[in-house]
Amino acid sequence: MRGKTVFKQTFNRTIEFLGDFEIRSLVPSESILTQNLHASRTTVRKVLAELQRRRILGGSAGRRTIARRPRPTDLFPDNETVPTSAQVEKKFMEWMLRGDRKAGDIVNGLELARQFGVSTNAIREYLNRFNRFGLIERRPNSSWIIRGFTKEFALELFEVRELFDTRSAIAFATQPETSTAWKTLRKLESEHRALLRKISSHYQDFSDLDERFHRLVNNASNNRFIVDFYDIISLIFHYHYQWNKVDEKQRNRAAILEHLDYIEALFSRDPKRIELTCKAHLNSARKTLLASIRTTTPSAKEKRG
Amino acid sequence: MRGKTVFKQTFNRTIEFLGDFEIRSLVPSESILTQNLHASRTTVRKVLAELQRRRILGGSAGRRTIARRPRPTDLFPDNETVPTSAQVEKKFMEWMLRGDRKAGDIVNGLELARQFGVSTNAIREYLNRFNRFGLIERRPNSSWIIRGFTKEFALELFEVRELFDTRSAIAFATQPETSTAWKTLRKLESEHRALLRKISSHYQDFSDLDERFHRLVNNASNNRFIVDFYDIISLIFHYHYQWNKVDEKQRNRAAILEHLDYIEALFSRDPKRIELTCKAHLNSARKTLLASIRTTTPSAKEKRG
DNA sequence: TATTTGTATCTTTTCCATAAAAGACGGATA
DNA sequence: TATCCGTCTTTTATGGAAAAGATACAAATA
Repeated sequence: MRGKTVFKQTFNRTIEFLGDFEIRSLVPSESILTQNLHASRTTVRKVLAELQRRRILGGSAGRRTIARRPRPTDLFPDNETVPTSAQVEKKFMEWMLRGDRKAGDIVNGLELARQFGVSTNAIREYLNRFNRFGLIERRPNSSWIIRGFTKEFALELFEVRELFDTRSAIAFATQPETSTAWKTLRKLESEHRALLRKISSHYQDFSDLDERFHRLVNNASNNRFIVDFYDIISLIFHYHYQWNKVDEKQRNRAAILEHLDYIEALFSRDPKRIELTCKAHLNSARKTLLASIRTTTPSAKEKRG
Repeated sequence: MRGKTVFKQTFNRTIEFLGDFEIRSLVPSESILTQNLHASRTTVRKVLAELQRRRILGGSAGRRTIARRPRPTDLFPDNETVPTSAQVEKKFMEWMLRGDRKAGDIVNGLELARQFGVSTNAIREYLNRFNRFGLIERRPNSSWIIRGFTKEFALELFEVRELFDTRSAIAFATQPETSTAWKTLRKLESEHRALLRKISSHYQDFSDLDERFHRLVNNASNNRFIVDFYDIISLIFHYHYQWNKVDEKQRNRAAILEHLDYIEALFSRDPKRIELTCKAHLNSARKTLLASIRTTTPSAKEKRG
């Protein structure tokens, strides 16, 4: 049976949403709430019922009002709002990247299920989706096999990334002046400058900015395969860098400067310059990733069928 | 519970395999059979037991002999040897490409399950895997939505294909003289010439040759993302062309000639020439695909969240 | 010692059941 | 007329179960 993570998450979001309202003020209609909370009306109604039960809301039906300000303890704890599938991703990536898995190792779905406290179905589904990331390989009627987070993986990843990013960047430059992408780029540029000023304390904010910048450029390709490919990069960076903090501040500072060059090149619309700055940035990104992979010898199990 | 498609398929394969043996001759050991039949020993043993039960094999344990020649009726019918997952793919692709699905249409997993005679889980799993093909889109906690087999899809597909193929082709040319790929290419070349001679009656053999040729080139990239991407092209071509037979003979003839130019360019190892012939071929492939897509107006349901 | 077979255990595949969540419909309200 | 709410139906997410099949180990054979 299904968990109630959606309910709990929506409940928390509703409380946050209602934080902007005065005590005694009228609660918006169910359909308005539905739109704002990204959940179905069914769920919204359950949340409202619960809020009334807890006397956070008063009145009924068309005349619901805010009765009291919710306490922090009214919120459901964060870990109860994460759907199983998301939990599996987190745990699996940790298992995969931190656990020092070697090429040829076998993924035992049953054991993972026990270890993660989820059903085998959840693991199975995740592995199927994770397959596209190129880190595991399926043997039908048998287990999955790990291909390994290796130097080769990183190189292959970046080979494609370079193809896609340069193409997207060129496409970006040919967008009409009126496109909102240019405005967004301006905004990102100033965010970069702002972050540069407070880099010593806020350097961790870079990864979010990095993703937003590259996604913006990639979107200009108007190509679903290019856009989707960034999911792989994003996932790898998200999890892998979480556990490789050496020189992070220094690296991020350098990356911001590269981004600024790159952005300037985009504004210049000069294809040559764009390609140059883009490649320069990707080269150091690749170097960073490679440096964080300790070269491993393939495990003994690496005999394949 | 699990079906016994593996058993039945292995059973049929065993009969075929034993066809090479004389009556009364000794059957190879279980482990030898296991290797030749691509199944586990457990399955092989079950098959042997069944063959004995049917008096096709005689003797026992280490001294099994062939007792009689199997009859065609001993074989399990083909449709019983196809695992559910493969059936779903076939049926889904037919539903998708022939059913004239429009962008914005909703995929109802439950209905598909009923229609295909499989469980909802089977559909769910397939959709998850099919996701990477870029034809559907997931809305969490809700249904999948069809993005449509549209002109845009074909263009995006070919944009990436062109990037990947040209890069692979250049990589192909830089392989050492000793690489077996060159030998395989020679063989493919003569297969092309052979097919060209008997084109009027055997033109349908081209699609297999086409796939083998492009896979060979793509493999030279040594990049799992590039290699995997060909799965998408392959699937689309496999299913879509099955139902678009207009001018097939003429088209295939032209494609063979393009391939031969392309192959010659590869042997020349001249990057410029390779790129030219590769692009020329892809251009007509794209044209063919586009011509087979009738431009559809998006359905009324195409409002997105 | 290296294969082969018998046996026992573990893993994957598949379907089913069910609660949660989404969606559809009609009457009420404003 | 348009939005709102109550009710009912449909669909999805997730765990569970069981058989099919894969793998591991031991005894036997050669």
